[in-house]
Amino acid sequence: MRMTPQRKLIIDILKSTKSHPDALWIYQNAIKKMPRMGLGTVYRTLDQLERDGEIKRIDFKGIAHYDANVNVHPHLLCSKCGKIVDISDSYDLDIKNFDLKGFKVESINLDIIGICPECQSRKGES
Amino acid sequence: MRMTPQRKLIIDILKSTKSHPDALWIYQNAIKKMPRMGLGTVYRTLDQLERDGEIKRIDFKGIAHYDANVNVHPHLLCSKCGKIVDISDSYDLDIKNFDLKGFKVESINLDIIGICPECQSRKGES
DNA sequence: CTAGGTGCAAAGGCTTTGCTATGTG
DNA sequence: CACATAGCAAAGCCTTTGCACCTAG
Repeated sequence: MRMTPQRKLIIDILKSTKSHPDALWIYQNAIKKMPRMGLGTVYRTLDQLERDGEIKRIDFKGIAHYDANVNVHPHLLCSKCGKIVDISDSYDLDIKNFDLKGFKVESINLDIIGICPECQSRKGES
Repeated sequence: MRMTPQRKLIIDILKSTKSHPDALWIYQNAIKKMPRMGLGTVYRTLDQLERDGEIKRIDFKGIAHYDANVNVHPHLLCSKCGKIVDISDSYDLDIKNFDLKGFKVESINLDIIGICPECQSRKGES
């Protein structure tokens, strides 16, 4: 895979944030630097990066989010607003205790789903 | 929420399988018993059941899968074919060691993503 | 009667894909 | 010149939603 300016920009954007953005957010930030970039390019590039193991994909509420931190590390996910927050930068899960049933492991997601403080306090709003 | 025949059937179908099916699979099985049931009803019912904490939703590769086992238990997910397999029926993750940042926890997903034995052996196919 | 649930179909939203153009070696 | 990639827009696919009808209490 060739390292194009588009690809470099997308990686840079992803590494510069801890917000676990989706493709649209990445696209909107990318076009600030490269106004002609297409959304399809963003999707294609994110796919390739994920297949290469350079980034991690987090599926939540039907939307794909991406994370430049490929270490195993737990996330907090808000079931109301969809926000994703890191708990720590890494977590040592001892995978050797599991029966992996012949799977060749690529990555591990430890996701704690709940309601974030902000959504708890605006619970009663219409 | 009223316990309608549709709702009962969907719960029964989900409890009778370990395949972590998606809405379409549940629908296709449901219409064997109730041919006039609509796909919208399946989606609505699954949503309600999940909000009530009676079932668990697993987002993977852009598709929502459902699991009648609401215990914390790890899954193996195949990144090629999308298959979801249980590792065990329960797993005791000590959540107290985490900084939950004020989140009110609803559920926990421990997903190990990899390539299943079947997809490994058909690696080279076109 | 009246609230909530269902069936049906249309609409919605995220993602993928086909095609042409472009850039690099 | 060959080939991977980008830009653009259309298509695809899963999911949600509006509306009229129905059923239990």
